[in-house]
Amino acid sequence: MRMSRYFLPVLKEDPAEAAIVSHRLMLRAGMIKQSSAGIYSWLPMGYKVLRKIEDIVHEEQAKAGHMPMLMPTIQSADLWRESGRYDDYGEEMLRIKDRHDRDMLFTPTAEELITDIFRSHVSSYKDLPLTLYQIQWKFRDERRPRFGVMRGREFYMKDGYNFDLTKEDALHAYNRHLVSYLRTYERMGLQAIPMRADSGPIGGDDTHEFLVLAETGESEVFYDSAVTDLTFGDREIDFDDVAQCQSIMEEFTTKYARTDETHDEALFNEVPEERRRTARGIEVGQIFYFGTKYSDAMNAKVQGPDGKPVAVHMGSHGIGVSRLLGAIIEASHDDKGIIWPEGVTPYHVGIVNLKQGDEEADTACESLYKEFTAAGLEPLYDDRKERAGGKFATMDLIGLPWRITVGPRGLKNGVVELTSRKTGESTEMTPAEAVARVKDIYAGA
RNA sequence: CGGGCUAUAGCGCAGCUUGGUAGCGCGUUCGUCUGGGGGACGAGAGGUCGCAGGUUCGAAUCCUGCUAGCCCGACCA
Repeated sequence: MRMSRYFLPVLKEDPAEAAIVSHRLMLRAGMIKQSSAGIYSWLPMGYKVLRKIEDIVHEEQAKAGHMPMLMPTIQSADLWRESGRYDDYGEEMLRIKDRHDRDMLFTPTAEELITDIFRSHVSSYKDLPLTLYQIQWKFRDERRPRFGVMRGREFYMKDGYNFDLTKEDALHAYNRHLVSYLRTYERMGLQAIPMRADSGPIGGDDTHEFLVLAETGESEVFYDSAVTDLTFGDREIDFDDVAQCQSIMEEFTTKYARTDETHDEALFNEVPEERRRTARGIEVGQIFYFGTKYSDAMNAKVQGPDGKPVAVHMGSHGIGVSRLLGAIIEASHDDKGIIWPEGVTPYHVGIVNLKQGDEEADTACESLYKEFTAAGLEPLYDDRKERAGGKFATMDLIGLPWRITVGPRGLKNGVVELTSRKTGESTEMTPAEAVARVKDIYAGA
């Protein structure tokens, strides 16, 4: 992408409406524009990152054997009456009427609809296990939306649902999700710690929330510092291997890590004092096992091996895709702007031409641009007729992890500069070396 | 939903107390000079002062009502 052609309305000053850093930076970096309270338009730069995050979620879901699909945002109230949640959900559910005066709603989650689809088409235990998911817009009419996309009313969420014959099978599905989520967040450059949580209106006994530690987090969290030493890494996973998923689940959930909802002071005090931590966290996902709550209420049964009907065991799992943008920025920024982790960066590398119009500089930039594109990477080339300072400030603000600076001074010696956004370190090298270096960095990611 | 605050140009703000027909910085357009961390000079464009009503010869300014947004608390991907 050439910046001269890009729609990137960056702001030099902080908008008054934004109180926390991720919101401020998303507005300043031209990623989002508020449309009304808790509802945002996603401008090209924001949309680009949103899709990157979405892609990672899809890829990791596919690895775990889960099937993507898409359900409508507007649903009939009837199904929700069947589960009893039409009354339980309260003011957070946006209720609307169609022209025939029928009660409709904007989906806050989709257990009812997926259960209805399931019961219409699945009747044998032989079709189990089954896990379906979607990434779709949700609406919850929050009393007080705030913090930009971190707590919007409209938000983009991955929501998945598993159907299993027995509790044991459903708990494997639970573990499988926990494992796949660990890798999903890690790929985004985040450490998201699974913490024992409270189930809320979805119901059920077993549930973990994934929290990213950040000062601006809405939840208070208590944990054993040993959990932050755990990393998922590149390990090979067989998602059908019950024992493997179980052991990874135990590895990541045995040490004390709870939100204030489930915090147990006595248990916490068993953690060695030097490892006890109290912090704040941003919830970026949650997994549930809720047994037959919905299958009983909505008569979702399959025939078991003995020919008798059995209510299926279910669980649901969510990742707050749009919230993740805020969470990642909260966890990765400095006073100049965003610092995107390589896994989610909107563009892989920025090219700054210090003297637009200088024949040599222009040619060098064009050739870098072509080489990156040919290598399957996406460069963002600042080809505007701006001064160096302005170009650097913009690059720092939007936070691409790597920047190549091209100017007449360096080209005289045959070199350009490769700069890390994170460390600020610059290294001079030939353009060919810079291309190889950047290709190398992303080949590993 | 309780408490507090705000609404004037794309963004950040002043003007309101004491009514006289709107201003500053940034951004933006054009020109000249500049050119390795938001440069200088000159010339422009851009506003039904959130909406509705009232007081007044006259309202951004005073009064009433409404709407929207933000912050703090109780609730949530």
